[in-house]
Amino acid sequence: MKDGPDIAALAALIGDPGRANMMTALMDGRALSAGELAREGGVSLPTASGHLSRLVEAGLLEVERQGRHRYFRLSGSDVAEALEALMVLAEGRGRKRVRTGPRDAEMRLARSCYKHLAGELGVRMYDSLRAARAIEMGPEGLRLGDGGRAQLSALGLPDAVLRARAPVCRECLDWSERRMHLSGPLGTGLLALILDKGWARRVPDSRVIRFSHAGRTAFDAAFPLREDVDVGD
Amino acid sequence: MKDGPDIAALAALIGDPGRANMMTALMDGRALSAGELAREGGVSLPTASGHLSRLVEAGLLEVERQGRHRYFRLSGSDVAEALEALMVLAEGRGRKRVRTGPRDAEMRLARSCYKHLAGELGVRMYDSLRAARAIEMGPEGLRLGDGGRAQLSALGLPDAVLRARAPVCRECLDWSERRMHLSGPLGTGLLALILDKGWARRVPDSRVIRFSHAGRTAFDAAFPLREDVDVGD
DNA sequence: GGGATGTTTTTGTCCGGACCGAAGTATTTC
DNA sequence: GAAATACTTCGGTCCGGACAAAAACATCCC
Repeated sequence: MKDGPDIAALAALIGDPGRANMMTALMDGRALSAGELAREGGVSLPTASGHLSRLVEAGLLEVERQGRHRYFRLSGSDVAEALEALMVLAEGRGRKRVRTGPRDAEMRLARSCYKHLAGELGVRMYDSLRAARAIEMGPEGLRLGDGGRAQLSALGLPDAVLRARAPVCRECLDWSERRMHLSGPLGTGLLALILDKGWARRVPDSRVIRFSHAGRTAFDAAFPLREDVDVGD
Repeated sequence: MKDGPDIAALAALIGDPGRANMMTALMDGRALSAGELAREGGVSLPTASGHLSRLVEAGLLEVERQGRHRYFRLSGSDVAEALEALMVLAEGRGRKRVRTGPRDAEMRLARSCYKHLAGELGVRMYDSLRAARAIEMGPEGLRLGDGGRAQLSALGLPDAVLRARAPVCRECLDWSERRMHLSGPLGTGLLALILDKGWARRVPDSRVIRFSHAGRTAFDAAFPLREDVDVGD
């Protein structure tokens, strides 16, 4: 009966609301201190400290001391991906969360997903790049297309990102849209670009990416959606 | 802080060893009765019954009455996919399970994964089909290639499978190989074919697919691995 | 009908672990 | 050095939920 990896211990670890909230807060890929995570998790500092120890012990988080702070981050993108997989399932099957405030709508529009852009705008950016053939599906997965490198370079993306070894772009399933969006180094670079250009900024204590009015206009211009092109839905 | 779908309730549900074992047992896509699942989960019948009620309530399982039996199955492939995602993570991060018997080796070689073949042989079959261009990566994802339909039809695959609407093949991440293997209707059809031809059979109370000696030879002949072709690893 | 089989409900026990306050440790600042 | 900040460890409470035995319920077989 006991076949395969031990899924239960892992799921039980994620199954505590405090821990789940903390890990969700870390899904933007940044590192947070124990105190910040205690607030995110809605628990006292001692409780959070215990939780964090267990998560580090299990290899889900990594910790880095900096003076009197201890900064925690997800130990890899695979952790974020597993959390996203659970979100996809919870979104479809779970009881609807009662509290569906304005935050929720903003989350669905644009949020960070482990360093890249997710939500409606994330999916739209992906579709636009696909439609423009800036990225294409190759035999080894997603890759930069013919005009892609030039187009993205013109947009201001550092050459280092465009020339990175290993697959420069990957797909990531979006829980709110149930569609793929752009992940990988290219996705990371594009979100950084959007923030650098001032089109949008991170909302504190949240994964929400809030666009300014001008920023949204610029975004829509940079990543237009051409309905007449087969995007591969 | 409470952003996104409620991941914790879902993970807590999977986080009980009894429930996790039961759901793992259902990952071969078949339906099992409450009594069988009680054995799989290693709990008494009343306990299992309670667990199963909660899983149905949460929408993770579906139940079907047949006389005095109640048959449970995963409510969809997305449930299996989320479980696989957890397995991938647990395999990499989790404490190694102490009990690594011969079963484990068999599991890694060949097992069912929600109706299709997984493990080393599953990945090999996928690679072989890719190398032979029987299936290719298109803009809309995986699809049957030029010679694929004829080749697979000759192998004995029913035309119904080959002509099914919607994407006939999909990819599924393999927790033991950390590679993609074939999923979707085509994957389902091929596993059924392998069992029908008598190349292999299911090991009771397990996801293991055990090949006979002759069956393995036939499998290797049907899905050869040509090293000289770029498979897209 | 009556007995056998399969499943659920009820009941009560019991253990793990989540929790916080208070005290203790490490580090920086003054 | 003393005080402030960041975090961990300790101690003790408490609640949820996992569990099985027994009994109730449902269905099939004869």
